Amino acid sequence: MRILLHPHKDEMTLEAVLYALSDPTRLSIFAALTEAAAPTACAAFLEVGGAPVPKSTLSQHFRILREHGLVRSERQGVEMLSVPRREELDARFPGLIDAILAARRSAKA
Amino acid sequence: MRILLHPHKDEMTLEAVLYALSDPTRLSIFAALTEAAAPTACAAFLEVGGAPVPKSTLSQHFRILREHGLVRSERQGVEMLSVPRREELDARFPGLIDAILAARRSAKA
DNA sequence: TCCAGTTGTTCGCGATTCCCGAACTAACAA
DNA sequence: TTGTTAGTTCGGGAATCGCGAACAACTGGA
Repeated sequence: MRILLHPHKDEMTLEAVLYALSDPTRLSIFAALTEAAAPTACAAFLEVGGAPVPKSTLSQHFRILREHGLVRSERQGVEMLSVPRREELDARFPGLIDAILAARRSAKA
Repeated sequence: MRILLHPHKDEMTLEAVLYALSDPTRLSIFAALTEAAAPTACAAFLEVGGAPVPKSTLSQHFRILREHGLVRSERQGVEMLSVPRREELDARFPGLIDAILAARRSAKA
């Protein structure tokens, strides 16, 4: 496995963030991560919204979330634990993540 | 030319909005439309950010913005005038558009 | 009515990206 | 070693994207 690429806070772009979250599966994953109390492994999302997600597809989704600055991932033993980069995202794009998550909650309700 | 398709306010989805604005050209166009005082023709964007945009590509971008609920377009003579659907978007996704536009402004500065 | 000019759409195709099964690597345990 | 679990990479068919070329819609003269 290659080293994990995480953009620096200043390298994040708005377009990349919007793109990363424009996929329903990735948006669900990111939302779940922000609500999780602890770093979460990929395997927790082998099923998203009742639909199964193939492992390879899931891996790609996490790579995109990671390389576009939405999550920070770290290998912990046999697992890959991910955490949303809330502070950095909020510092770079104030209010954006909150608005997206709020919009998602109201759309789901 | 076919009739123009505009989703009803309730048919807009968050993912579609994020997708539509995840392209730099479309985001620039949408931002410019929100700052424009009057409905604007496509031809105003044959150049975006200093780079030329082919007509056919531009037409596709407007179609995506339209069919995902971001703008309302209407033929006026030989032109196609477009307006951002701010009120409807704000009603459906409170604060979202503002956050995106604010993030873009701060990112540009 | 016909024609020229302008604006935007549709068609078609090469290039890129996406999805996902299969094979592989990494880490740990017995 | 062997086995198990967690993720990644590879490969190829499917879908999407970008854009030049041809087309359609409308206007204003001549």
